[in-house]
Amino acid sequence: MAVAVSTPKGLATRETIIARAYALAARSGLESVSIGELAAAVGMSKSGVFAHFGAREDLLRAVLDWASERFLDRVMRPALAQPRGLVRLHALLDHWIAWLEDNPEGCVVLGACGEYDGRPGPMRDHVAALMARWLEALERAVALAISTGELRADTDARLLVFELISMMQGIHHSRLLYAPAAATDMGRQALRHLLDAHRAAGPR
Amino acid sequence: MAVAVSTPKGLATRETIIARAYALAARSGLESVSIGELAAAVGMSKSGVFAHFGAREDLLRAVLDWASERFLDRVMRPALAQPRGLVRLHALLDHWIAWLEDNPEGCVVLGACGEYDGRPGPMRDHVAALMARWLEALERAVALAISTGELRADTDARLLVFELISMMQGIHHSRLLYAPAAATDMGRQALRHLLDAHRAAGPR
Amino acid sequence: MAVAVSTPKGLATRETIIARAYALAARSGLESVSIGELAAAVGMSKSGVFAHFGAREDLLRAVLDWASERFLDRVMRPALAQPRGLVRLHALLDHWIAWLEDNPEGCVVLGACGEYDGRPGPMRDHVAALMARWLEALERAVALAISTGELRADTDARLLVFELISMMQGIHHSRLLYAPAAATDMGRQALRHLLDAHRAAGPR
Amino acid sequence: MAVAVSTPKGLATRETIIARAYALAARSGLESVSIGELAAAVGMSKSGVFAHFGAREDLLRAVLDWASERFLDRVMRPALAQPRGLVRLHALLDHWIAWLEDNPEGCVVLGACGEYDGRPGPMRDHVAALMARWLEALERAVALAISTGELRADTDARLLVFELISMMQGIHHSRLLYAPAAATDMGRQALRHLLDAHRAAGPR
DNA sequence: ACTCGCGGGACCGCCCGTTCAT
DNA sequence: ATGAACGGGCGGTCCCGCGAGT
Repeated sequence: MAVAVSTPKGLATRETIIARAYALAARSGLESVSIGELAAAVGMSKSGVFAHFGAREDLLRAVLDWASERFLDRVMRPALAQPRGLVRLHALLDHWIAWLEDNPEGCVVLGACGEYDGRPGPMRDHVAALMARWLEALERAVALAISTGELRADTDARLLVFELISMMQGIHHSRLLYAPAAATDMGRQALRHLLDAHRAAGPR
Repeated sequence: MAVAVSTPKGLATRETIIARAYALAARSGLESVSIGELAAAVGMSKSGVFAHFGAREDLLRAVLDWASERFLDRVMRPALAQPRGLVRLHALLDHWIAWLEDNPEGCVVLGACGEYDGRPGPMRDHVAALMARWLEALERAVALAISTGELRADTDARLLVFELISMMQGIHHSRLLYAPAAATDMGRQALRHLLDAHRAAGPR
Repeated sequence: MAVAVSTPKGLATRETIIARAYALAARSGLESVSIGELAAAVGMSKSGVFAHFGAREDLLRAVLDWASERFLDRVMRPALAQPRGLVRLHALLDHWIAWLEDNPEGCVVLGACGEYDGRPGPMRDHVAALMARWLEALERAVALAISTGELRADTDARLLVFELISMMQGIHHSRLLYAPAAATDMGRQALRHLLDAHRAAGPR
Repeated sequence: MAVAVSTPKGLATRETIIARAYALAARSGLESVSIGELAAAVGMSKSGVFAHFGAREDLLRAVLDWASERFLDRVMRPALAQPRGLVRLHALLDHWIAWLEDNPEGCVVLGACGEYDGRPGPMRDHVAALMARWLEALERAVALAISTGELRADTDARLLVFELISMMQGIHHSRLLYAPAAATDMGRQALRHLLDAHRAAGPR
């Protein structure tokens, strides 16, 4: 019944399970993670795994949160350590691409977008909430770059964010399906084009 | 056993099944199409449905082909009827966006990209082949627009195609998850930006 | 999905399954009938058994109906062939006791009363409906015996029915728990006492 | 391992658990009491509950004993405080009916009869032993009423007990399934009929 | 002494894709 | 094109035992 999570040992096991589930989800999508297969992968019984979450969906949400936390650590936080403006915006995008390169089998959250976008329910809401945070952060970074005068004042922040995130998704898909080798390079160029197009004139 | 495909009546039934499966796939993804549910949806027995395809994967591939055929009809062919160059390129992109607007629950092929990109196998190959055709067509259109002088000669066609398709995917995701209302409008602006950036200077 | 029931063969299998389930239910109660165990008992696969009913509850209901049908055949109908009045009433009770004797492991419907009486839901409703039919039949027989003048005119039919059915339940329990050997004999005497107590005075 | 039973605190907890289990059993039967649900109901961990009994069956037996003890307190002992003979016999039956009225969800022991009567094993034996004590007490009361001359000397004590207990079971079932409102009233009348039928003629 | 967290193994009802004879 | 049947897998719940904390 109750989801067991107090002992250090329990937490460690939970972590192990989530990490393994993350790996499975990266390969074939969150929905493909079955408790039986996951249990076999971590060398536990199904019920042992199950007891840590109480429901499959809770497990999936935990994987999502775990992935998001990692993303924040590797992409968001380092970028926020940079000075406001274009530098920080570039850092954010660069780290993001590096994140995609570090996860060659795909980003679990980005993948989950595609899995749940047409399936209303708690999972979809969870994914949407995660993505909303990322988009907000991106939008803030753009706004700051406008306020520093590095991007043109007439820049449509929302549109630019849309263009940037679209490019990230394009990179993600391209790495997995069309052109694994060239995807990130093309992505970097494309992102530079987008930012250059909104670059304020001035001393270079 | 043998996949039934000879009688006109048989073909018509097959068509019905595929169309219904397409509708189901649009809602929740190809993988979510189960033979039992599909059979109930078309008012047949499971084995009746099954007999038309011999294997679930064959059914899914048929749905994919059916979707692709519709896409070619609604997007590719009308565009090819336009004069070479920017006009045709614009037509292609415009029809593509219209296609997304006509399929508010999502494009089955684009959705399948996300479902199979990490799962090597026949399905993934099939999806990749379909997308390759679309990308090729797009690339040809870009190349022609360069050769007519409407796009700059130093345009990197492959990169531009990458940017365009990324934008299409961004629109697709955005319509389903982030900003359903504004997605296509932003998409149209973003695509115009991309083409303008490569527009040859000179008289129009 | 669809519950298969058309072919003679299918019907025969269904009958086999229900009969076997009836035997299991007689031993340990309807609730104890599990699909896996039942499948093993009839030598089929779980899914094969399941397909005939679509849901476990539907199987249980079918068993209940099957039991009821047998009861009607063995108890009700033969009694209705007797002339109205005390003769028919006696026939009903005699056949009922014979029914209990023929089902030494217990009557499934009477057992189900105890299983579901405290559990509101479709199963309880079904059981209650079955029992209501039996009680009605009993009440009609009593009323006829009153109208023939064989039972006293001031007889409280409802109360007498309550006494009779209580006795039947007493026999049922007694056979299974307290005094298997003597139960039906005592039951017969008890029932005679009950009817004698309401016997109209008159020529004997 | 060892079943904890020494400390006052332990005994109190055990009591709490049993009382809660009794309540659950009254609603849906002893078999429906699961350790997990029970643990949640008393706000303990499953293993905490489990440790008090060592096995589920031991818990169930304890509940049965607890129920029996309450029955003895509320029905048997008050009746034994009455003078021997018809008065005591009536008291016994009256208190018994009051007991049923006080437990509107059903008597756990009477319910257990139905649950285990067809399932040989320790549980069935336990239930049978409990019921045997009740029947003995009833039989003794009847015998005394015969020896006082209030019941006819030719009364078949065993048969009368059978009739009385059958009526109690009829009341029990009727309250739960057929006629909750009228059951005890009809029961009281039926019991009076039974005793009257064996009443010795003569001055009162 | 008592309670807990954690984990296992068996089984549950249910649904999947598939085969085969009709 | 059907209905019957199958093997395997799903998420979930059960009772139970071990080892540790208090």
